[in-house]
Amino acid sequence: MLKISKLTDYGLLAAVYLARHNGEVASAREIAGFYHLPVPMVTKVLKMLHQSEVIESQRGVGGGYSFRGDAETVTLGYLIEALEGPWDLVECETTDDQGHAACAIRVACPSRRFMFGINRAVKGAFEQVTLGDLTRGVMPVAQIDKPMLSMRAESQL
Amino acid sequence: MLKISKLTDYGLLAAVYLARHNGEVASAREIAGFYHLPVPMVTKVLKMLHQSEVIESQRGVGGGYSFRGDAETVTLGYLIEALEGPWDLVECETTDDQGHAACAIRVACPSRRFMFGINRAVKGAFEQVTLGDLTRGVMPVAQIDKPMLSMRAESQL
DNA sequence: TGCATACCGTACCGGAGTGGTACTGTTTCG
DNA sequence: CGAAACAGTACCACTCCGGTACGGTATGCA
Repeated sequence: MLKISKLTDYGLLAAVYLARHNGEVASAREIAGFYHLPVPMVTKVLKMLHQSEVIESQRGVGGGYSFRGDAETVTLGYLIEALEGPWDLVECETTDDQGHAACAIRVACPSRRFMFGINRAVKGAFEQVTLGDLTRGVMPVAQIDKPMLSMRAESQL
Repeated sequence: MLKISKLTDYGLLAAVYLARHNGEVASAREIAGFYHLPVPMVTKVLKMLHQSEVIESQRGVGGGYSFRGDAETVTLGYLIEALEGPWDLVECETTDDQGHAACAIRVACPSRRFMFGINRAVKGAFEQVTLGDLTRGVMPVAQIDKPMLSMRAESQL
């Protein structure tokens, strides 16, 4: 199942809504109503976005959530990470809480090299789209630089 | 859960193995042994790849699967489509067997525009990597062309 | 000082998909 | 005929997703 969860989907929608109404306070009910989504779902993702310090929360009567800042500095990658949690396209690179690799044959695994590349390609694509792009309704088109082969993959990301 | 299934993972490995031994016949047992994977799993993905006409099968004693052809003409996107089935990053664009959209509020949905863009970006990235790249262990890096905004999204893919 | 509003946290449940196993054909070669 | 290997199907434990429910806490207002 290669797709983002609905929760993440809702989260992106909510982020776009708040970014479009920059500075204004909107309740979960208002956002849920606008997109015709269940309110409890929207409150969940709004809480997540708040915990990741993407948006601000204001409790009590007249409260709600608000986005303040520059939408261009928030990447899609960061949003997905906040909503989906740490993720990898393949388990090769995933580590548990002790930092141990999830894949037992990791070191000897013949696939790790190109899997790593794919993983990084997708993550890289997400890093190049900002919340501002989403707000404006940009249609990005991915392109891949092939020349970078056999580079030392272990170094970053 | 933004990741490819293990079955797809295995399938890519098997495809790479066969592409590296271009023309040679290899049994499921042999491939499974090489990657230390359960044999029944490998047979499953090999069958799928055969049904998608990526590889050839040969039954009976001494039989197995083989890849014959140009690895550069087989895209990663095609492989994933063969292994994962038709997929979309978001349900916006998914349709059932009658061709009806899975998303009820599709037409009025404010998110469809940029979701479509993300969807296409990821698929586009996969289309630009070939089986040959995987075989050589290429590490592709994705890049997104932003200028192409607000283009008519409905037209293709 | 209540009370309504709205965020916060947690727990729970049905359904779907994943990962894996088992078993029974069917084809081919020696 | 029998072993090797593909083909097809059924099954199951497990996890996660999508959604609901409920109680708690903070805030503003009458």
